Amino acid sequence: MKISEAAKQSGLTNKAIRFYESMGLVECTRLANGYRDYSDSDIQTMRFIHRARDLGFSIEECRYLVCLQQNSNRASATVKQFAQDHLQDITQQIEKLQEMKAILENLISHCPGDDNPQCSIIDELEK
Amino acid sequence: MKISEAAKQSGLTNKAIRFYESMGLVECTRLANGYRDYSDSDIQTMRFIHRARDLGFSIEECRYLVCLQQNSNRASATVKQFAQDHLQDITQQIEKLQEMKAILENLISHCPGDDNPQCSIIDELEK
DNA sequence: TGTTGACCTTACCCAAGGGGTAAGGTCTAT
DNA sequence: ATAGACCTTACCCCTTGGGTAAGGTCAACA
Repeated sequence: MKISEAAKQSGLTNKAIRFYESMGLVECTRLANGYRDYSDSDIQTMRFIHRARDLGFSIEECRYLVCLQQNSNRASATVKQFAQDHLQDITQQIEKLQEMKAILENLISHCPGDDNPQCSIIDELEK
Repeated sequence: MKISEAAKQSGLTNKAIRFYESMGLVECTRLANGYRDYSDSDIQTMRFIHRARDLGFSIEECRYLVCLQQNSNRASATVKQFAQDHLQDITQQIEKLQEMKAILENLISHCPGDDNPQCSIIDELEK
């Protein structure tokens, strides 16, 4: 099938598919006219990558996951550890954002929010 | 003072200072030999930007905040609203990450984590 | 037969926020 | 005089595609 149909079935955009190809994550054959041609198995890989991306895995991490997926000699412990490392990463991102959030909320709560220029948010950033 | 001293006092890197200058956020005069020369007031602006960046404001948002800071006719309500919009943005990012986290934790909890290839994480991504 | 529209192709510019490095100018101290 | 520490501009790199341009291909319809 051609790229737009592949995009529809995998949930990726045409652009993303071409990009993943350029990154070496996805392959395809070509028709006589040069158009990309995808098999059902190619779609499976694209769906796999799509889901992994939705869970926040980077392109490089997706590359490794596809590798694990296709390796029938893998140990599930390897996959589990990889996922745990990623989970820790996500957790740290959340913590960092929550720190920002707490500070912002504090600043906002002290700002009068009226027509006067005096503003504790600006004051605090100036310190 | 020259750029390295300005970096030390503001907490920014030399590179970041030059970058912010190219973005029009920071200005400076030049010495006879072409070296950048910063005043205490310039440092204040840099510190202001540094703090705003730490709270997750983008370069463009920092530009606006600097603008508000320097506008003595501002209404604190304007600043407050701007901060609240940013807060909402942060909140959404946190929610998105927490969704990812929940799914990941679920996948991880169902993975045996042994020497066998069977892995519910891979299985789930393949669906 | 011609043309219109929907596909497809490659290729380039853009985003944020700098890091790294090169090639070279300047200043100070020894 | 020269070494070392500073400064300058300028270029390429990262990530993950989005947007758009210029052009090739194909099927349908008049």
